[in-house]
Amino acid sequence: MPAAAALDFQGSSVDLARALIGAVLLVDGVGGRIVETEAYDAEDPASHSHRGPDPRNASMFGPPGHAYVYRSYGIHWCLNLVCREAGHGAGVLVRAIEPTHGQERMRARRGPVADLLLCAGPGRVGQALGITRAHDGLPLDRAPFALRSAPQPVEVIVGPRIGISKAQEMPWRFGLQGSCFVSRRFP
DNA sequence: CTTTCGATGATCT
DNA sequence: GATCATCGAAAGG
Repeated sequence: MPAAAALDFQGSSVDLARALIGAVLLVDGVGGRIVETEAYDAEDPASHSHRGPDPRNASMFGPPGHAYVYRSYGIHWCLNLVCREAGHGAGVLVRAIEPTHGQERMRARRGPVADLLLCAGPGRVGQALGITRAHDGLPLDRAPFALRSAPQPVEVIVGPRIGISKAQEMPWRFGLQGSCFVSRRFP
């Protein structure tokens, strides 16, 4: 009887991205089950950490198990969970969550959208969970964050990442098999 | 169903 | 000036 995978922030971002599927993430009591992630590793030209530390990505080179928050297209806040990979900054983008906690607050933040779209996409996750620059660099094991690994083993599916122009072919997008809360179907 | 495009600001060349 | 780990609305098949 295998135990659910523990979350290892010292290992590779690909392993962490896979292990995070099914984990429960809350921010100030709002959130749910992670159903979609993408890995961004040290050697990855699509990763913000690829060119080394700078003011924006500093959190990716800080302690593992902390948050890296960045502004996307000038509009959205996107949340990454930082890990360390061969001493280099790496992280996992949280792309979609199945809402289980604080749905009223999510709806208030997201406006009049279908419940299936509350957290279906990295920008939507950021908005629904109230993520801002203030969360950048905060530890994930203390308030306002709460993170616990998947309570039971889950079936994970894999596909190419979304919305990038470099290393498009890398199969580093992970999803919960059969979930209708993912941002897009898997091939 | 698909593709296109504007919003909006930090970062890169 | 161009690009970008996006979203939502609009237009086209």
